[in-house]
Amino acid sequence: MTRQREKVLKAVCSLEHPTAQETYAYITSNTGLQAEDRISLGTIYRNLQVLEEEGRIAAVPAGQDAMHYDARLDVHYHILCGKCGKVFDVPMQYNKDIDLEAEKHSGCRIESHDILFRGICKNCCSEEN
Amino acid sequence: MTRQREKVLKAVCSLEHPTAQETYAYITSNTGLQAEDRISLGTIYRNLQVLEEEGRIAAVPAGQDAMHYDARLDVHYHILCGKCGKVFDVPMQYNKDIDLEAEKHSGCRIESHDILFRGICKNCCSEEN
DNA sequence: CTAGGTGCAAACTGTTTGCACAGGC
DNA sequence: GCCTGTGCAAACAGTTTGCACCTAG
Repeated sequence: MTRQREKVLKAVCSLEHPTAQETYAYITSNTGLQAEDRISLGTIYRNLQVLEEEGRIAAVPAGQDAMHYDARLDVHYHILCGKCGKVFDVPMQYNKDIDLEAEKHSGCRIESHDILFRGICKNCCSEEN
Repeated sequence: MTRQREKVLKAVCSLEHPTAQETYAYITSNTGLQAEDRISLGTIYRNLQVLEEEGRIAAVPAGQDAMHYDARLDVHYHILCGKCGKVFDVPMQYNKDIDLEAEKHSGCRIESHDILFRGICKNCCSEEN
């Protein structure tokens, strides 16, 4: 666990489903960065990948834009706000029945599913008024 | 409706959830192509977009890879095969209750949802034996 | 000392776009 | 003849990778 890896993990925990680039921006701008604090975008990508493989963070695919990362480890669903483009948690339990039903109907071996909701998030909703 | 647009539409109908590049490959390789049959990748992208806006095809986001397109117009779900990387239909009805439940739990305005299953498709399953 | 992690820049993939030209109405 | 669509190539965003150096164990 290097200094950089630690920072990436902390950044993902501090942010709301950041992309790699947002993580990079957060690390390089937020802290008063010293010489030894330098970090490159390539390292961000590499560490996000490693942390995901280690099961310390989760990758959240959001439509066709950049990959988002999530510090919450339990499986759950997400909403992509059509206005601000951010990804938020939807506090609903993972529904295994959906997998079973899909397996029945499709003839495929189903391992899991993601649900991505589309709509307008709480913040953007209230701004509209 | 130009010659090229027609071909793009026909290609999407003939293929199983192709990406733009697969559509391009299909059109340029499959037919005995004459001089006037030339088509460029840029045109493929433009026409896929137009056809989607016109509601003649649907865009199917599949994880973080390339966008896939679908000639079926009713809303339904998809599975991304972890082995061959192709996208298939899952013949399950769109479940509006999921939207209602998510709206209750999240405080967001939910418009719709996509479900992307992950697993192994029928073909790849049978190949394993 | 050694294996792995890092910065940097170049490469790569999927997609969009500016421009001049061609073709349908 | 006008307006939209087209081919082409360049640009672009997100991501990966090759390489030499650095650093934690």
